[in-house]
Amino acid sequence: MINITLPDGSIRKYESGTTGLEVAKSISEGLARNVLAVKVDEEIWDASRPIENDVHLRLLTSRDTEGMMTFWHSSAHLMAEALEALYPNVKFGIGPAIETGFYYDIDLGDQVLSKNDLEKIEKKMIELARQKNEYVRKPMPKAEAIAYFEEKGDEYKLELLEGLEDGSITFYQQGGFVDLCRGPHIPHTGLIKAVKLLNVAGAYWRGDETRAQMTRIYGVSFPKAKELKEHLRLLEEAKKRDHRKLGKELELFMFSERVGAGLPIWLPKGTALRNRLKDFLTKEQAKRGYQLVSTPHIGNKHLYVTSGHYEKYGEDSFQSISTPREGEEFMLKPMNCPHHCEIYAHRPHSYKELPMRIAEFGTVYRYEQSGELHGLSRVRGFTQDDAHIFCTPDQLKSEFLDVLDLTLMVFKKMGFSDFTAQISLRDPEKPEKYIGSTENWDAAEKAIIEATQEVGLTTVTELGEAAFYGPKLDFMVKDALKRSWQLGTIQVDYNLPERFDLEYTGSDNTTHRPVMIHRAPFGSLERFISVLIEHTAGKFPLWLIPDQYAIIPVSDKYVEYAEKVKAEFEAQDIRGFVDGRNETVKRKIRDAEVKRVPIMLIVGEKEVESGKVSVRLQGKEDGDKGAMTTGDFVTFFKQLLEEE
RNA sequence: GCUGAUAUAGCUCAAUUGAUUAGAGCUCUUGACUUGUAAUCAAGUGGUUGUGGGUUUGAGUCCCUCUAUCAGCUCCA
Repeated sequence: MINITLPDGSIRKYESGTTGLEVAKSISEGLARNVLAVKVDEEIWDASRPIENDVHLRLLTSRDTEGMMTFWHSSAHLMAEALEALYPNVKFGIGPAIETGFYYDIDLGDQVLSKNDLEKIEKKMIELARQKNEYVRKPMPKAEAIAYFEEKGDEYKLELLEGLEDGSITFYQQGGFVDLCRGPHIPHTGLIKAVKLLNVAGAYWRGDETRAQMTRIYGVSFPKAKELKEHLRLLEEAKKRDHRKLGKELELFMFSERVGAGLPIWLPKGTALRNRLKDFLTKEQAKRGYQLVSTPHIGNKHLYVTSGHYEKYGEDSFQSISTPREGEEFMLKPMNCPHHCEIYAHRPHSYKELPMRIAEFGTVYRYEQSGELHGLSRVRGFTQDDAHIFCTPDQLKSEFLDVLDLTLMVFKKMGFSDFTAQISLRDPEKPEKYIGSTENWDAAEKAIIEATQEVGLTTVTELGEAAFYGPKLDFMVKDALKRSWQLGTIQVDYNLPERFDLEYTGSDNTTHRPVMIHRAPFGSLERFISVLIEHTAGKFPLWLIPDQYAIIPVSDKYVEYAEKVKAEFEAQDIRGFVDGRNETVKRKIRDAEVKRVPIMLIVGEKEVESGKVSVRLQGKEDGDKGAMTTGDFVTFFKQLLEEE
């Protein structure tokens, strides 16, 4: 007999070789029907796999992330089975579960799949699912595994096998379909009740640009049709928050084919928003001892030869601008740091002046690949909220802490609580990839790790993700469709001070090399605003929003009063507009609601007589706040601002 | 950059298998209405169907080029 400990702490005795499914059955039939997989100690197993020892056991259902991951992985196998039935010559790459759903990379030769084909595959999947075929696990000797896929002619699976050790290889079979797979899987295909194949895209084999491009089919599935419907509804909702759509609707920014791809054009309302973000950060930085500088949009090519960027990115950048003078070339600046290094270098520095923090909202231009351009999130011209801190190695940690504090403050103010902080360190295997001394790297990595620990920040650490010039800390935030984007970044740099021969005189009266920190809490205004739009669905916080209120006169007789009220508010730094159109009140309210104007002020006969405004808040059930005097409104408004 | 898809009025979308004058709603303009908390009514303006070529008696519709956009991959100083 073995002891199985359940999550509630209870211990039950079973025969050795009992499966998770049998354990579930012993608790309740209903539960057994919903079990997708089991967590045995820290590993996820098939629910049908015999348990031989004393373990902690958790039954995973569709309520558990791990349960759904298993479900989706099994769905990928089901899709593969359907594909093999419909396209006998198909070859398979990999087919994993992803955060929401699954995909399979396949090679169909010259065949191209259309939307209709996807529906056909879905139908086949459901048909196969109804057969309730069990997913059967089979350990497989490597030689046999190779023989199987050689016979089948699937070179992708053969390549995957190369990387696997004999003895660790397992196959899974459901119905007539067999696949190389580590598992685990759900008990049987019948649990997959609802399937939607979402799209088809190209994907390089093993993520390598130089290798074959396969067809990737993305899909999602659920144990209940209702769940699929709900998922698709949420997806639709998310699309409504897409910043590209809202940016157009709210008249924040635009693109023009004639101006050029990836070059955003900011409209008046968007510019107002941008400037408010800039003001906010500028004030915050001033408190922290940053000095603003301003540098040109272009720089001599030699500047980038010196910085090393020309060698690394020259070919893939906007090409240099020539002048009437032979041999003279300028480049659009792809970053601000070389200019800032020149600012540092313009005169000698004493250690007493450090740290020196210089900041600039610097607009930079990078020739991003055409397929990469994406609304405001990935553009070819954008403004970084850039700053460079030049400090002594001893000051690195405290500077890092201050920048970290600033970045977290910004995120908090914007209400971004759901972000990932990633520490990128050296690849210890490849020290030759990095420049700078081992001592410096050790110190910098230690400074980053300690700083994040001191502020209690949860981080993920990636080895080998550091830039060649130093370790960094990046902040990632997800957009409406759960795509991850990097916003803020803090990077330590030993390279540029070296290349620009930056120095300071220490207390020992000898010259030393300063350390440089690049940092941008927003990252870029463009990307930051794109994420802000998607997180708020266009309902920006009051302090940021272009129009804080709309005054809605009941008829054109009250426009004059409305204008007077507006002037009064303007004097109090409350901004908005009068909707003086010859339209009904209902109509003007609807338009303001749709445009997400947070406060509507209705004025008519009653208000004119009493010197009041009737207040309605946007998008709220209890939005009607009744009439208040303009003076009371100012107080009310300032209170709302405070509460943010 | 790669794979696949898409491009019709300012916006969102129609337009049998290639066939008369490319339609609708919203926006905009004009007129009527003088409005009290999510769309008042009527009329009107608005298109070289993304670009350049081709096939055809005839192209929004079929083929090619380029540009832009969308999904994903790759990349991201």
